[in-house]
Amino acid sequence: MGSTAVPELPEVETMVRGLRPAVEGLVLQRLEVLDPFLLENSTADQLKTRAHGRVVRSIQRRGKWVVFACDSISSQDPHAFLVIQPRMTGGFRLGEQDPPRHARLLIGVGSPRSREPRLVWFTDTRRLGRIAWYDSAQEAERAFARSHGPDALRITLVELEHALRRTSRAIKPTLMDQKVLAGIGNIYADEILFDAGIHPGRLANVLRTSEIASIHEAISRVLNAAIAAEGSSFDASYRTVLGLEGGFLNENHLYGREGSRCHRCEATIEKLKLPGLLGRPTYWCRGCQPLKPNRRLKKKHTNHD
DNA sequence: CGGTTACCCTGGATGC
DNA sequence: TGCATCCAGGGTAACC
Repeated sequence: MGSTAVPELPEVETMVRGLRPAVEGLVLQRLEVLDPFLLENSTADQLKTRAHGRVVRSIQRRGKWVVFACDSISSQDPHAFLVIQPRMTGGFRLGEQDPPRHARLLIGVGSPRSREPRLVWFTDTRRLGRIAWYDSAQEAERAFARSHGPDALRITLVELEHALRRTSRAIKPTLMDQKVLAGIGNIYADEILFDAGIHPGRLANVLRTSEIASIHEAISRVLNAAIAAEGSSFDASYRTVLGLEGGFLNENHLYGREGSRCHRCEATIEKLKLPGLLGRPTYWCRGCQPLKPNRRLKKKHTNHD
């Protein structure tokens, strides 16, 4: 079935885990911008100059961002950060000498003595990805915080409940709002709400505390299961850094399964369009995710239907 | 300000 | 077979 697969939190985490053993501790010896269109806050020359000779101390995931935390060998210079946002169709490839299709950035890393750097390619079919450079941790942090809330795997129940109480949007677009919590996109939002037994169109601010707790648990359960499976590959657009497919497709209950039988009950998976999602599809199970009226919660009166 | 929508981009699928 | 249109959706900007 030919839809797209998108790097959400589990896919980005898989990328980061794949990059770490190949890149951490090595020196940036080569940096070639193959498509300047993706550069966010620097020119190709600036990026090259700033990055060259830096040591990649660690690779981190922040929401759906891939962050190369760099240092200089002398440690005189402050830390610096190369940030890559895969967005829709971005991904990394290791161990290839020739540029893969849609290669947008080439990162060559090596030990100080090695003459042939190891090549890391960033590919991005649709060119919606972004590449940025920040000269300090504060600068990088500020850029992230401007558009992101707590990480989806770190947010506490109290934080989540607080955020949901103050919006009148449906729960699904709220879970996808990176300012509310970072890392969830269209596919995992559906899986999480299915796992929690909550209809995606329920308004965030009418959910009961027990329902928010179910969602909070489902977030970790679904995302961690997807990470363990190395993400989802619905088609060729997402691969691990070694070009392998993620295995979560086998555990997917909803995406692209419109008209098929639910894995957990007798009902049929349905597809709908929800306001605030610009026509993006939402999948849900009528049996597992009951459609309750969006009545406002009263003080003592609970809204059982 | 909160909520909603247009747009960015490419390529595969679909329609006539 | 060819050409137009639709669709996918993360994120930002502009809108009401």
